[in-house]
Amino acid sequence: MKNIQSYIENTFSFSPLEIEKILKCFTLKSFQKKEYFLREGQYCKNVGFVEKGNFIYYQIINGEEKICDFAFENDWVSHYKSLLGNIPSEINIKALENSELYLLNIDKMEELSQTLPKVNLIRSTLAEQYFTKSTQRATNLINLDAKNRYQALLKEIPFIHQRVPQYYIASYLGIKPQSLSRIRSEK
Amino acid sequence: MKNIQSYIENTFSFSPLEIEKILKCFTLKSFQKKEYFLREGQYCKNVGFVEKGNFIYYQIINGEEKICDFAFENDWVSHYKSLLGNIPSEINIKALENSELYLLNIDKMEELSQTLPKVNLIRSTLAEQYFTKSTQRATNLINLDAKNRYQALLKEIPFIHQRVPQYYIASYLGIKPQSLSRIRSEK
DNA sequence: GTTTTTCATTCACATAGGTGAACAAAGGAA
DNA sequence: TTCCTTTGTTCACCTATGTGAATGAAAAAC
Repeated sequence: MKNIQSYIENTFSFSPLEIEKILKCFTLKSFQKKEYFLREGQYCKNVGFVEKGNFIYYQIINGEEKICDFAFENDWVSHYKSLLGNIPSEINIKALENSELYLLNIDKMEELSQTLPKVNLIRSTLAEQYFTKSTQRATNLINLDAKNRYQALLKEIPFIHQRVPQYYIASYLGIKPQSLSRIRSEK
Repeated sequence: MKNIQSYIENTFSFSPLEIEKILKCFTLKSFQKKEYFLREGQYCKNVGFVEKGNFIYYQIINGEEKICDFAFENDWVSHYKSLLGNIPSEINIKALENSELYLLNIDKMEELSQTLPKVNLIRSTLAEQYFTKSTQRATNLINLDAKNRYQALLKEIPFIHQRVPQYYIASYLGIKPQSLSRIRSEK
């Protein structure tokens, strides 16, 4: 069974018929390694469900790629602010591996929630997930030192070293690659 | 005219009739200085519009009050995660001054958006505002040093020193009161 | 395969911010 | 007013993380 189907079945309580109806609105799209889901300046018109692979979110600040999020299988991919506000994206979202997304167009989502109001659940879950992630990140940055942020990340995403280069991990943690190296050698 | 009325008129394009209908769903509540809008462990059932006064959001971490947000006139007050997810709040929201909120119950909001779908605009604006604030905070914590975070905050809320004790400002910036003092004397 | 580029490690040194103490200033309560 | 509590400042010293360079390892390109 597809990840997206079991995700929707397990996360919400939709009937088989509803699930079919929902799934019909998604389209499957493959992304090559390094291909973009969204680039700075573009309008984000879709939410994507990661069926396979992974993506990073980043901004270019002072010429450096600053990683602000990761998405793996069963995560949603989208730029909330651009999607909701209908404004150009400030961030880039790029596949790190060959990946597959189930895409749902924002207009189609609106349409779908007209005929199936329960779909708003998906929408608010998405919002909540994004919001929770970003506040948690700010909280960690304030309250934990780099070593503890690293350990918290490992706990949350144990396989991250297998799938993301270390300098991206360092960037996400808000430290330099050398510092992450030092932290790892201290353990 | 009430702040809430001009806010809604200026931010969205509702007809006078719609505005009247919307405003009827809000109730005005006064808060004494130090009175709570929401305490850790409670379920957040309202969004509040700050008509007058101000509020801080904080968590207790290692026995310390860690400020994670401020709300002044024309800001919304709510704990998004608790409100949407129907889970106990992890944070406290407290009036710093004698304040007034226009409260809208979440169930009433649902009801209202049935009869007046445009109300969803308010809702998504709220979500977007919260989301934007928290990602911006994380971005600042990663990319700016304490001095620049302080200057960014002053630019965003120029009157903050008149209305919030300095040690709360330091906490929000993720530094100690002594450090903020040092930064201020360097300028 | 070989070469080139990218990524990770280590080191010596620099710097921002934390720590704890002492003190001053401001504000509330009486 | 006076006293007491809260808030802000300054200082000397400490620690975590940044910086830049050198080196090695791994991956990609040829």
